[in-house]
Amino acid sequence: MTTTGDATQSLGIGEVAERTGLSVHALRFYEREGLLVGPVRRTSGGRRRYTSFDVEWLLVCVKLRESGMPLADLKHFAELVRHGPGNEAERLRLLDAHRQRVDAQIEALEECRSVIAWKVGVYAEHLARGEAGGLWDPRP
Amino acid sequence: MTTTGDATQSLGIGEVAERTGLSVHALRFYEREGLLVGPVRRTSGGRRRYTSFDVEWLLVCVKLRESGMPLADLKHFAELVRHGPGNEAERLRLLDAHRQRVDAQIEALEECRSVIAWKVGVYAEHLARGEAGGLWDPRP
DNA sequence: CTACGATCTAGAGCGAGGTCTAGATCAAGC
DNA sequence: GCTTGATCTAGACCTCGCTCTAGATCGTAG
Repeated sequence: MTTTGDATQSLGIGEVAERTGLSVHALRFYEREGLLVGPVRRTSGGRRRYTSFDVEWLLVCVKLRESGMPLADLKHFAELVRHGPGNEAERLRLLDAHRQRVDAQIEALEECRSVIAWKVGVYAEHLARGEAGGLWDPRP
Repeated sequence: MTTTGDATQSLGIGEVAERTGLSVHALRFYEREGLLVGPVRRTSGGRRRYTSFDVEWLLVCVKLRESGMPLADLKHFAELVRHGPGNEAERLRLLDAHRQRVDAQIEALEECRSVIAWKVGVYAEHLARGEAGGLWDPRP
């Protein structure tokens, strides 16, 4: 059984993968890309040990990625946090700009949804009455 | 001035690019990939002439893509339409499945949005009171 | 001690979705 | 006829965001 530890303050990469939903590959990749705030601690043997701070950060990263933030922006954000206090205004700007993009995205998706729902309705009705034409047919 | 025609039933690739938001490159690419329902008509000189049917289809494609439908599914849909009547049930299934995915996507985005909005709030408050700690700072 | 699985590094590879280039051709205006 | 700009084809190339491989090492269970 692998140390599926309790509150021991530090997790191995596999455990972090499990709780963030990222693959171990992705975790190493994120680290290489400078997406983490600090360098990850290592055991004497060289294995990564993630703190709960790291995990918290990664969970936010996941949400930001999931909502379409590019890795480059994530990296920028990480850099800001890494350089400590004094740049909160910029962090705020970055996040808020992203929030606005997410809002726009939701709105766009809602429009798509309604277009699709409408087409779904058209087909459903067509099928309900068993063929009636008026649908998309390449030959008019 | 290029024939920014009125109702003449057929548009050149540039005009179609303008009204669909796709690039001319993308239009040719979509065609090659079999994403259009029928073969595009050509002038005697070999230039593409899109019908209003083509444009309508492309506009739907744009919406579907915008909402994350992969090109492969789009191609499948195009094939169904291309093969004419008789498969409406499958078209319906395809669209409806996508609609469900869009719904899920919207829901996910809304959750992201609220996480982000919360963080934005934290930073805003922090800035309003001019430094108070409690924010993300790599060194505890 | 031996196994065996989890992790390590460096770097190659991949799939999606286009974008861009080169070199030729077409079409419209002067 | 000549120039200019849009379009043509085939195919190379690009970015993004991982994923996978190879070959070595760690660490725990038996």
